[in-house]
Amino acid sequence: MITAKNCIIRLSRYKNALYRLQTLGFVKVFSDNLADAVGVTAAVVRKDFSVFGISGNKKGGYQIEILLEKINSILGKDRLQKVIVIGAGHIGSALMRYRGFEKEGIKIAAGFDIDPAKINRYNALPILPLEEVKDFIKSQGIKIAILAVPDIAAQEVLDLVCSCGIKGILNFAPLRLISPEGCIVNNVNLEIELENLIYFVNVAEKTK
Amino acid sequence: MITAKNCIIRLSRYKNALYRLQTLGFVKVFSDNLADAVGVTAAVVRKDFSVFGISGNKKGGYQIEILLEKINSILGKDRLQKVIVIGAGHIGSALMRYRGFEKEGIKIAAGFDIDPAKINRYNALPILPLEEVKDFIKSQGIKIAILAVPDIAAQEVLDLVCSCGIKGILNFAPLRLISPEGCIVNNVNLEIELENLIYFVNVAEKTK
DNA sequence: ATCATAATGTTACTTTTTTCACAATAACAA
DNA sequence: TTGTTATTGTGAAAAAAGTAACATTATGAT
Repeated sequence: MITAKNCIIRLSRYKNALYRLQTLGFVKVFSDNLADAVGVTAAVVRKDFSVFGISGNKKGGYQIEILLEKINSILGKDRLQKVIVIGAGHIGSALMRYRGFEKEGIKIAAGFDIDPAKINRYNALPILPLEEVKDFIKSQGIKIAILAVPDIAAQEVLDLVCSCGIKGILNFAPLRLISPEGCIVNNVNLEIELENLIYFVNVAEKTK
Repeated sequence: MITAKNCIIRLSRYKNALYRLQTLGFVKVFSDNLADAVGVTAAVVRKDFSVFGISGNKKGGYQIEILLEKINSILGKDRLQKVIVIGAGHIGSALMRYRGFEKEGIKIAAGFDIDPAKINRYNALPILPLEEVKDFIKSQGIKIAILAVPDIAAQEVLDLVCSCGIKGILNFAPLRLISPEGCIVNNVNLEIELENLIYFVNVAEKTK
């Protein structure tokens, strides 16, 4: 199914909102509740659902449980997703320790680094030398890698892991990487996020 | 000036690309070089520039140095931006140690946490108790805060810092926060970034 | 059984963003 | 000086995203 990136991001947000509503004891939800929860209009919610053939009831809205099942299935969350982290520096280590992923069914299977001092083979979350990444990816069937290496090394590491079968990369290095056909790169650029915020705060100050 | 968020993000990317080109010894640049570097078309580059009244030379392209000056001025990078980090957990600590910000003229002035064990008042980058955040924001004139606190505390901390004069928040908690008029929130949601990547990798697998 | 109501699902409309195309023009060569 | 070329700057066209409106229909009340 061919779909806009924004639409999928909203799907994730709906999912998160639905879990919160479920925790609060709700069983069903209306498009405008969800709209409020994620900050869009009700029409967008219904349209997004219609794109994926998700339907509700003319008066009763949507059953949260069924909705979550469908969204989770679309997002591939009906099975555990194993990822690896390359780079055990500040950001990489923080990501490896971050608990937010596992409650989303995302398991960090291992970390990798070139610095021998960072290797820790017998940890619950092992940190392995980068030379072993190929075998690991192959044997564990890993498709997704998080790249948290210095800028200068990013492209090289991307080429390496793509040649080992990685299909998707979440890149934290603040530069645009060139990926081979068949490998998707999503960027998280913290500097740019901050710059953007600074810009809009400044604009707001000036127009005040 | 009223402008789309995407346009500002591209401006940041142009800037980064320009610095790289400058390092490589280039003095001038054409719209299609920049377009390649950030992954858009040349027309977008020229249009973005025209929005901000940035002009080049028919035939000669753009002088990188002048271009950088203008972009930096638009992005507010002609002066040091001081920010604070709230939450000294895994992500917060990693951000405080991250060197990427300072080379962008962004200085983390202090970290804050409620856990007394995390306080370290005499460090180069002090970590202070959250009670002191108000005085700090006021006395240092801080406008931007990075929020790296547990989900459950995020809204409360946002309300607190906004009441102290914070105008912009970069939020790492994976939920939508409600901010008062006059305070902008940008979200960095790592789970959603990964989910998104997983979705598109799965789609690519299926359609293969 | 019938009616009123409330929410969906979809179609048509509007706005925004992107792409395309090309006139204008600065630089350089002959 | 004249002509050629390369690149900008922009206006029009196309595509995408978002909004609004409303016909449809399930639900519950009378």
